[in-house]
Amino acid sequence: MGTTKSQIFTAQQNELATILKVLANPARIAILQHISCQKDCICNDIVEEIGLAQPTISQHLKELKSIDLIEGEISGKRVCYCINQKKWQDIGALINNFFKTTYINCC
Amino acid sequence: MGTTKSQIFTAQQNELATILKVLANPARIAILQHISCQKDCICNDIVEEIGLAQPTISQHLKELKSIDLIEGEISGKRVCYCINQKKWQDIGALINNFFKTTYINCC
DNA sequence: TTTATATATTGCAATATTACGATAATAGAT
DNA sequence: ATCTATTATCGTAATATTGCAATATATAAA
Repeated sequence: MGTTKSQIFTAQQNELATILKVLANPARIAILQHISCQKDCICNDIVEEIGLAQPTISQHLKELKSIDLIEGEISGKRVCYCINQKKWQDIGALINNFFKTTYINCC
Repeated sequence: MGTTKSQIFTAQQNELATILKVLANPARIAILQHISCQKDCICNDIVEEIGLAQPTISQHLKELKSIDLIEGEISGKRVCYCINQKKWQDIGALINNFFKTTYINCC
């Protein structure tokens, strides 16, 4: 117990849940919003902006990277993070489609 | 620790995260999809359809109700669940707006 | 080479989530 | 009133998530 029973659901249901789980955290939402409005999206800036410890931010960035929502480009001793725009649009469309199709089928 | 530091985020960020957290589970996604394509959305039907124990389904329904995404109408000894269409649209628009505005701000 | 700076990883504590058996609550059927 | 069916709640076990201190890694600067 404690684990989600993924086996009994479809690949689509599991995939959507995984993506939503990554998004379902205010720190990660704040990180995405901050990255999106910065020219230079340096990790350390994020730490100062958000107000969580550096290891915590690093972990959140890792989770966002796990679904390819952001990309980190190494420049010297720094890492510049930015949003993967194609993936961003794909995920937006996937979620939007879920809302539209589920709504259409309503009784 | 273990708790999200909600205090350091905006009300909007926390609200969006809360909504996404409710959606971020394959069982709840499956429940919503099942409810949306049924005329009679009886709790017991959901239990049989999804394949999780009745208390587990009941708990998931409670979480979906916590953000008013579904409503339960008592009819005799049964409860007929259906999607709150206004809330469904509102939440869909909220998430869509997050994707659109964040994308617009991209560097 | 040593030092300072930036980021990632590890390990751990606290809390949250998922799932279910047992049981309570409620309403219809006998 | 008793039995049965349906749903909700309680209690608990297992696992996941959040957050951070300590530490490792890597690059630039002195």
